[in-house]
Amino acid sequence: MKSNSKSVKIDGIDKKILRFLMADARKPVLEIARNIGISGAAIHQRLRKLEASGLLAGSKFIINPKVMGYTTMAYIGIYLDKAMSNPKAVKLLGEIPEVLECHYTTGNWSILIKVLCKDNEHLMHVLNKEIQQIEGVSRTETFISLAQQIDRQITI
Amino acid sequence: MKSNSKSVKIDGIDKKILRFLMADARKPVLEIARNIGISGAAIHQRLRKLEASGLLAGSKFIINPKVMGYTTMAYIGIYLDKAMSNPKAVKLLGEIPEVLECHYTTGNWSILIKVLCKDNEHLMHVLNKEIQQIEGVSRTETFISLAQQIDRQITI
DNA sequence: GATGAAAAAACCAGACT
DNA sequence: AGTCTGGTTTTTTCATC
Repeated sequence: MKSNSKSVKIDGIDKKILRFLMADARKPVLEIARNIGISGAAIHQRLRKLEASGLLAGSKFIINPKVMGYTTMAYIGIYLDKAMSNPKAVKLLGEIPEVLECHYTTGNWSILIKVLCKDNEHLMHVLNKEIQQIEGVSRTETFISLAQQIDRQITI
Repeated sequence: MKSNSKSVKIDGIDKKILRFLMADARKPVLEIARNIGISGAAIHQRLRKLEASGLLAGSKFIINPKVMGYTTMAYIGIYLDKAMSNPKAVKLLGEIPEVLECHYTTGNWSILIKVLCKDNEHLMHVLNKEIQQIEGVSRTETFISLAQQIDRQITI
């Protein structure tokens, strides 16, 4: 799976196929074929080509965290001491399962992370007993997401 | 598809099934069956149950934005005038395809969004010609993600 | 891209424990 | 309840045009 092939050519049919599969990864190829009006084999070949180009980065089942009791999402900006290297901090953050995203950002913070917790108490625990305990983390700023109102991939 | 059924019971087999499908939504049920050691029909039934419980929020093909030329990701904190309502702002932000996430957050900003652009010039355009043009947006703070080092769902 | 055939998987109904 | 065993339908996959 290559990942940096520049200028992958995508025509209108490819876009239609991808739009179907981005919405539902398990949609049968033949069903898409009937919708678009070409054969299933053609779609199959296009998918092989798109996969080889590195455009397709896999597929995922999406689970609803709320049903599992995870209702508190937050972004946390982290200030690191000069002595603390970014890769080491990322490694340690990666060991905290509540950390879903980690970005090395410009601006005030060294790192911006997204965490998902069951409730505010859980979030407090993750902040005080997990993140703040990491050596090199000097300060944090927390922004709780009261509602996630948009969540999507890029439009193709 | 219910979405708020509290206390959905998940046993070890359910977890194994979900872990397979969260990593690859198109993995054949029979293949999972062989891995776990139960019949395909049993897995099929469990998936129906999990779907009915609202835990399964669908599946998605993941495309690699880099291959499409989108290499600049950023978080933007937005300050809204008192006169601007959150829902209206969200509606207008939703019309900007580069906006992938939108959170209503506690803290300094009214809204925190994630945007994905082709390059810095594109990001500048989205900031100045799209977001800043929205009536009620008084100020923004931008944090460019130099590298996304973790990206995952909650662990089950 | 399309077609047709073989292999695999999904799906369903009834029996089992 | 939850799971299994067949049997049918559908989909995937491959070779060929």
